[in-house]
Amino acid sequence: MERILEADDGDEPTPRGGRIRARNKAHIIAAAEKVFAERGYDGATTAEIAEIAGLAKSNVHYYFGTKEAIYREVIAGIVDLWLRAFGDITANDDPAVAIPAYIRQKLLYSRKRPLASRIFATEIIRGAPILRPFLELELHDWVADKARVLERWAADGKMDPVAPHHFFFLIWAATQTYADFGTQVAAVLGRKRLKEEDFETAIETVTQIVMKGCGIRR
Amino acid sequence: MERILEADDGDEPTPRGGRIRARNKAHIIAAAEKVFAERGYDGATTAEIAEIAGLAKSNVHYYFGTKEAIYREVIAGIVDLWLRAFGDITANDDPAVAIPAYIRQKLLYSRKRPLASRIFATEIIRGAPILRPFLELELHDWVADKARVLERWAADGKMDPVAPHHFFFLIWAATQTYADFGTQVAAVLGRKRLKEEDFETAIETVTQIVMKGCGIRR
DNA sequence: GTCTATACAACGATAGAC
DNA sequence: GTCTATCGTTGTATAGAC
Repeated sequence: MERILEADDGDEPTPRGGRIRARNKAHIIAAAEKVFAERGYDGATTAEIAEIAGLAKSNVHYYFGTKEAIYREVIAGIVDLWLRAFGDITANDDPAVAIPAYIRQKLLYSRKRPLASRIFATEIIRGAPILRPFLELELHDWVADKARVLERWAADGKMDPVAPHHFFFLIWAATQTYADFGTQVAAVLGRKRLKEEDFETAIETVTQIVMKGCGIRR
Repeated sequence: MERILEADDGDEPTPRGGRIRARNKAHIIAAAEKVFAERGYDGATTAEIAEIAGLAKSNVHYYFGTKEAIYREVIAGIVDLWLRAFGDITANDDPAVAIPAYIRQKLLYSRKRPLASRIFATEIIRGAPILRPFLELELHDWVADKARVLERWAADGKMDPVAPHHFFFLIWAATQTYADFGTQVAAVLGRKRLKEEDFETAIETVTQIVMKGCGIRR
């Protein structure tokens, strides 16, 4: 994973410690997450990142070299989130427990880390130039594995037979929309910003429709 | 609608006919749809739009003035698509017919006009600076109206009581993901590009889960 | 090791040529 | 009416100062 996502560090000997360095890099990454989420990769500028981070523009280039290097580091952090949200769904689990837990976890990430979700979204929309290897390898294999779990559950009568890949596409879409399209959701609900209770209603609604829709008895 | 979306034309007297004009503007809009979809608003350049349109960069500015004017025209066309995909869902309709038709129509747009869907997505992700009035007025009211339809259906025992707004968020997300996240879907399915049959499976799966999940008997 | 002055390419936009 | 030469600004990145 890291091999795929991180830019080639070449032969950098020491990981370069230093308190100032660590703090500045952290500020830059945090600022970059904001800017990349709002402007996309091409639209983001190192000047805006630097301003939010409270540094001079050239200073940002000192720590990261290129804009792409910043982006890759942000993306790497986001993939970590994804992998963690995957949880561990196995054939031994009860779908009546595992699926609601998965939906809840994904939706809570939409609440806690909407910027990360939006950067992931724009990366996919622009054709996933950075994330393509992740999608074709790790994610492809993960879904292939979980597809077997769903087929097992269906064979055991624990759920209806459902096209397993599309089952996950639906859950991902229905949960991430509360981060990526949060603006639209809020506008339609007549709110300025989404509240805690909106996410609770979302969890309930998505869980209810998916569970009953797939014939999983709770 | 048009009042909201179109830039203020001021007091332009004649709509300026001309075959060359019409053809060039059409080329520019088509090219812009591609570039905005891939790069986002900020990342798109008039140079790239011009190159794809087969015109000089300055020529693009001659016809549209500003980059934002091009964007607004592209967005206006996309909103038309949305409004058309809405169809007319009324309390008199049978949900067993109206809902599957709506899902199918939304998914077919993802197949036919993926670029439009992606531009809509990035516009929302960046905070909907252009589309905000549309979201807060037309779309808000449309959903409020359809919410009453769903409550009517539930009261008549034609479907389960479901949080109506979130019902639409789920359908929008689950159908648009095949355009916006087409790259991810294809990668996970192990395909280079999505085929006709992938969309058919998607329609079946989404329809099946939503219908049964909401207790609508077909 | 940290930060800034500066280079130079590409940006959106327009004044003026055809 | 249509198109192009050119402008001022801002983009990423680096060479060199602290």
